Amino acid sequence: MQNATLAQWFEELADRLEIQGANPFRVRAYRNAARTFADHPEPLAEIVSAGRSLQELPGIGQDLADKAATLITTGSLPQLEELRAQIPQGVLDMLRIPGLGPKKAAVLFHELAITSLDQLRAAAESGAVAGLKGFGKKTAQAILEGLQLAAAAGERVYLAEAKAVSDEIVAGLLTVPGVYQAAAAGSVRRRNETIGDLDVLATAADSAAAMDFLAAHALVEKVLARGDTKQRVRLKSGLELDLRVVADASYGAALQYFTGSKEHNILVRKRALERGLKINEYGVYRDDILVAGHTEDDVYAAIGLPWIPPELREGQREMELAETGRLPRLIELADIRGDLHSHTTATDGQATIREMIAAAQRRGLEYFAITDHSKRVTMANGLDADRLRAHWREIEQVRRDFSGIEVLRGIECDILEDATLDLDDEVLAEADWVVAVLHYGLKQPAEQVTRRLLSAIANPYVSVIGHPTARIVGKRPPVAANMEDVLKAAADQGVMMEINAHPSRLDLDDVLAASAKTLGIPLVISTDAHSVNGFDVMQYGVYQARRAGLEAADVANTRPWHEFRQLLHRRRG
DNA sequence: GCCGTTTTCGGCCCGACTGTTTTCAGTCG
Repeated sequence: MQNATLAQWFEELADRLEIQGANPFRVRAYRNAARTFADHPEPLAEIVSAGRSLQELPGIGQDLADKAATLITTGSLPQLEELRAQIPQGVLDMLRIPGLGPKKAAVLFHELAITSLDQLRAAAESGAVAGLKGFGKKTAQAILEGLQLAAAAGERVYLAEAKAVSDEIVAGLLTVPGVYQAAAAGSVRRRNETIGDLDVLATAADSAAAMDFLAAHALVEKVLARGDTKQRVRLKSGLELDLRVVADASYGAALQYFTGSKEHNILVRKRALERGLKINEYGVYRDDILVAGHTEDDVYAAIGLPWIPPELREGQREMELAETGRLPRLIELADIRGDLHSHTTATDGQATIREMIAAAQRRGLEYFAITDHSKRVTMANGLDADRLRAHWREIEQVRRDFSGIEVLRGIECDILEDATLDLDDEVLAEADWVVAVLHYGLKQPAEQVTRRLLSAIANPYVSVIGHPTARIVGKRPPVAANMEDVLKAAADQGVMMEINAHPSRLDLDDVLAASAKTLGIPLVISTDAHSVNGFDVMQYGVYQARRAGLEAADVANTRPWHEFRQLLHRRRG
């Protein structure tokens, strides 16, 4: 069983317990457990089968460890079955409607016996909802609107899309007279893979001007709520955005607070309490006297910590790392010197060899690999041995016209369903750089798909495994492979692992990339560019690497060409 | 349900906004 599956069950337990009116701190223990399980790099099933206790994980006590073990070994849990019998799925569905939480959902279920969203709509239209205690006409109206939006609501967008929108609004706010500072916060600033809503912070003498600007913005459809310091709007794209406006002296405290994550903030504030301090979005206080808050540096310094990069603020290990002075110096876009995964018109790319090399050079890359598809990918006009060799000859020809950039003759070679490679070793041996990838047979059982990856890693000509789990963020799950075995093999064989920078891939993800780092596997961040603009996405690969806690030294393509070349030769012997 | 350099019991981060309320509960982040 995947850790993610176990995490989902614990989320479900938490949702159902909450509707049942359980102690909120008990519910939080279940939610914390879900996060801990989802983010744990080692397969929990293996821990259990090895006879170890899950109590070794933070926030997991005897009770939750037993429940998790039962779920892992039997696939069910009496408590969960009981909760499922008591609370229909339709009641859980209500939680997705903005404004409906566990308390109101429980009232609708118990007072009106509503067990589906269709029944909820009918009850809202008939006036039954508005007549309930604690409800009213506006609530009923909000429910009807929420049902309308149900399809779009809860849908997350890729970071790249969310960041573009939030950057545009921030830039606009900075032109408003009276606005001092503005910045994106929330999950956009933490560079999460997907974004549920946008958070923007501004400082101003008077919040009204900033809020008026946002209300009138071309991207905004509707103002959902507005107070003195906080405004919530729905964008035409369906995304919602929170704008928070505070005094300039509170900028650091507000940015810290508004960046989150919630779990990180809980740890920060708990630490403040232990030191007799109180932190809120306006500042750090001792006995109601403001002692810090102008910058984020000040806020962290007040609780005895160095500034923590937003990408690490997930309430996991960052506090411990900060406390012991072991925070990584995270990789930056400027550290990248090479790009090792790209396509041309020879297969499904949109630019010629010459155009791609020129574009790579304009980006300041020192080295660059052209890795068109192998023949199995017929849709993309994949290359067989003859066409590939002709393609490489053309690359040799064209690259003579460029200086100051090394161009590698590469191939993105499919790992076939039967665990063989799509091209013979004889051909692969002639390549400068071989990216081995899974494109087909992604639903194979764990055993077979693991065997495929292991056999590719064992091939002496394979340089790197590209987008190793083949997942598409939010659309296609990762392959079922035992990634722990795969990473161990890669470490043994000196095969690199890719972080594919495309916003829909970002694979390896942060958890697996962190495991790879621990094992000493060199990572490669590549764009998979299919056009001259395809290089733009490198930034997102770097963000993912930062979330994994990677430093420049952990990423092979930050090295100068002469060092990178040595890495290649080491593999080839 | 978890946890402990004041605690094995009694805490558990903190505040804004809305709607339905005569002082606050629920939701959200």
